Amino acid sequence: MPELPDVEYYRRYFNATALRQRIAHIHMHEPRLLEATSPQGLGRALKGRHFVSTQRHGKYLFAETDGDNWLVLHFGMSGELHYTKNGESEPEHTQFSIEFGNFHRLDYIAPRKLGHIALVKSPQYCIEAKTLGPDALAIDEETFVEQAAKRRGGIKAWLMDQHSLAGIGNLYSDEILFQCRLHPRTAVADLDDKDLSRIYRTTQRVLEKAIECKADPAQLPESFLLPHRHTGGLCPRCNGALGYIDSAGRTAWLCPGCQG
DNA sequence: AGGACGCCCTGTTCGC
DNA sequence: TGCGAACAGGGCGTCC
Repeated sequence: MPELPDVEYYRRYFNATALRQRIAHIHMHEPRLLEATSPQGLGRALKGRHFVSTQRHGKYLFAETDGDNWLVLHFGMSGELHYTKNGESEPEHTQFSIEFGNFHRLDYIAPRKLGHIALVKSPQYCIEAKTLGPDALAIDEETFVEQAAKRRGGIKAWLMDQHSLAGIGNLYSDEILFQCRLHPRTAVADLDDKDLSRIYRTTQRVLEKAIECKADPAQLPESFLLPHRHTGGLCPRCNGALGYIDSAGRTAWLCPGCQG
């Protein structure tokens, strides 16, 4: 699931549940998810501390503690957060759990175990270490156009490249390209400034709407691609059958009629 | 550089 | 119906 809108939703969920509580214990069931630290190291950094703020960059969520470091959460292909009240059983596939002084817990759930958990001195440190590009929602139009000028390949690969633009994955790149009526393999170099301006504005609108809909494709407007992005789905614009191709190593859904 | 691939994981869906 | 193969919304390393 987790692309930028999902992670932004998790960030707000984190704020609403975990902020300002005393961290009593941590439970790490899958130490392989840790980057550059151990369960003991994580425990030393978090135990007795409080989360005081959060940030998001692309698909990464950062939670600041009052101990001069930040917890980094990345959700891979299947991660999510769940606030589990005292007495409720732990959700299936919980890999990491933060228990607070009131015995409620924030559970990190990841059936496919493809996410990562780390500690860093600052979000900026992590962004630089992973050479992430500008956040897809925070970027201004001028920088967006500058990023495009550096690219020679296809547009879907560009939108999904976290080093160029952070936050957009397979689903939302499909949505943006559908709304722009562009084929996923359109060469970025063939786009003019007017095209790029339109893509920029569509990207902002799509991401904002997705966040508003809690990143649930089923809640998106009927005019969007995502609610119809499945076998047998019809284009909400021309009513033709949607199809898919392989592009940038993923399954790219599109309307063959509307997107050339 | 960018695209194609394999791999990391495991639950679900597909096809014979 | 049953079972193995293919696939799923991410990201990294390698090769061409």
